[in-house]
Amino acid sequence: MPELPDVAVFARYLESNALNRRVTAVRASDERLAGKGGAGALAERMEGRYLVAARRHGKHLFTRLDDEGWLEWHFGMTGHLDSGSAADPEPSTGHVRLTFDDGGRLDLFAPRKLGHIQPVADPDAFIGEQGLGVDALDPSLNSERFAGLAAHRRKAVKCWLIDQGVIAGIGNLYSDEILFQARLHPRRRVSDLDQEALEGLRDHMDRVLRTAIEAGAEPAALPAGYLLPQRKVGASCPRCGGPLAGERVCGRTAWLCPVCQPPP
DNA sequence: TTCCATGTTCCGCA
DNA sequence: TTGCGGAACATGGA
Repeated sequence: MPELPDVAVFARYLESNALNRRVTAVRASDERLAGKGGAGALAERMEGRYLVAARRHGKHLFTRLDDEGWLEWHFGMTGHLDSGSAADPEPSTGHVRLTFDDGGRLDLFAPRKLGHIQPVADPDAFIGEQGLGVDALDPSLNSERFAGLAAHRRKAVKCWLIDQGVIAGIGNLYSDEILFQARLHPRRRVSDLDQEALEGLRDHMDRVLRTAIEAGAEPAALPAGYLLPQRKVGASCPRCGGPLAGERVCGRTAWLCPVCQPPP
């Protein structure tokens, strides 16, 4: 479930399992997983190089190579990282395997083939070209800046939260959690939220994302009172005990408590 | 068998 | 300009 917390955990995992190891081979099971340049270009770019640093912006992970170039990683809907021995059998499909000269390996495993690793010149340039908004955990995203992003926006608050061009990192699942904690119905219009509601939304966004990272982005490890583990038919609200509802909002299923999050 | 699913991107329509 | 809905991408699970 790669949203910001998941990618933050991946970044940490990559730092522990791939930094400062020499890449000797790169193999992509599917051409599209190697981004626009294709598998050949990716392998040529990486082989013989070391990954020396990792950073994250929204749902994107960036790794710096020892020759100053960068790679951009994206995990699609189901992608994740898996480290092990170069002798491990490769998954049948949907992966990119980096092999290291010490006999280890790191797989980007994306069984639905959505996601990629691709060379980029510079993360900030990439972020600009993609039109990504400020990272949801960027320290500069204080309540003033948050209110500025919300100004004159009339779309539903859930759709606004998951718009990567406004704030980068929040997807369908964590937007549900943030809105539940903030007691806002996903269909509330951003322009209808007063200053207090916006400040509460920003605070809950920050707290939910940080809490999820601490929990290793495992829904089961989230504190009591979180919606995410209950996100299914027949579940009850962890706050009031009433039945949760699934509603179609901005083309996705939004889970919410109709009592705690009264509709507009 | 059909529908749905965490991701992004494109298109057409108001 | 902004927002929305739908389709597409690929695959697996309920």
